[in-house]
Amino acid sequence: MGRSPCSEKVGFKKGPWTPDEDHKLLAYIEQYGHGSWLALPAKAGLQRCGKSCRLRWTNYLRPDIKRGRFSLQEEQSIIQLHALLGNRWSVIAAHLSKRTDNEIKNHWNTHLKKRLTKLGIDPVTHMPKSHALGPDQLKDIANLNHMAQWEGARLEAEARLVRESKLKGPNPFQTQLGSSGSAQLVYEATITAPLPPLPLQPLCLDVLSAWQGSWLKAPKYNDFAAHTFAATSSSLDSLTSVLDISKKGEAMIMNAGAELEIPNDFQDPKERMEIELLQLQGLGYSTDHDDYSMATGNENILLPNFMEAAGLGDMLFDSPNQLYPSIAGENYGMVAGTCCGNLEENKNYWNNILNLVNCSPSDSPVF
DNA sequence: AACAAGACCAACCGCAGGACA
DNA sequence: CTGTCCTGCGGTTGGTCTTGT
Repeated sequence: MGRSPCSEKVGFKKGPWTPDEDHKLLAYIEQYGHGSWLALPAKAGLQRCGKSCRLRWTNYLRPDIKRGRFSLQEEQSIIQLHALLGNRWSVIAAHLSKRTDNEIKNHWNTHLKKRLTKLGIDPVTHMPKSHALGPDQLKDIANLNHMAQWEGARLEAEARLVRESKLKGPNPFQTQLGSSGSAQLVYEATITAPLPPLPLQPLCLDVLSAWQGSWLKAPKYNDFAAHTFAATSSSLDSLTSVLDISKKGEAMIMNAGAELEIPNDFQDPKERMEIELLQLQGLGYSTDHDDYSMATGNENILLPNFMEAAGLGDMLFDSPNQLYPSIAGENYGMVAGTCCGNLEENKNYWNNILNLVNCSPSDSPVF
């Protein structure tokens, strides 16, 4: 593994970029593309190392970058995604349209982290610091952590696919749908069959909105959760344990999606399953428990998307009516009123975090 | 007005890992 | 299979700006 010679060679300029340097870099990339970053500085007439040029381009000069203040929705998304993914800034950035990982990382470190800390919430675990948790709560948190692991892996896979699809060049979906998010890009990258019209998605929040997609009907929830958690309880810390479980889902999906077309280069079971899920969604299948049951006739199906199945998505949102008016209706209210107690507490916990954060804008003297 | 402290954020550093000869 | 090149990523630094005294 070679280290970039950038830091080892002398003669390269460091420090802030001047407008002239920006102009040179921009002009060169617009005309020739960046090609090899290491070769670029000499060709563009810059006294910078390639690494510095790449960073300047990706974090500042790229035309598809959104700058300026973070909106409330963006901040919510960052908090929620960070709870799932931790410091995986590139993955988080992939789900926040037009924001760079560096910008998100800075915003987290300078604003959001402090806000959570001042609210008595551990910004690493996203759990209340001083709150004494009972055994039941700890158990629920363990379950939620496990679900979060699963969802985190899924989000990361989606981000990877988005990156790959972007590398293939300008994306017609992107221009057609504006910033409507990574799910469409993933469809574009992975689906070979003609697609039905895609449902309208809230801007930038496709994955999060997916969590909102559906709740299990309350009576089925407990059976499903028991099945799920029994299967996962042997190794809560291992992602591979989750993936083992996912094979059941994979088999189920194969039953449901005879019309799927999976590229042959996705040999990895996990990756194949991710593609299959996305294709199912693209073909109009819902990935919620009931729809899978209908497709397969099996009531004991394990869903890969535990977060969605257990309703954790809704736990992360404080105001579904505001963000997702199309899905915030009967189901949301029904489940909110019928959830088992501890799950309801967890839901309240997440809601409280977001409420507190939302009620305390960045320029508030409180923060 | 001058200085200090804190906040902010662009840029850097170094490691990890994919691609390729 | 191995070594090198190159890019991507997360953590950190340090210069600049803002706020308080």
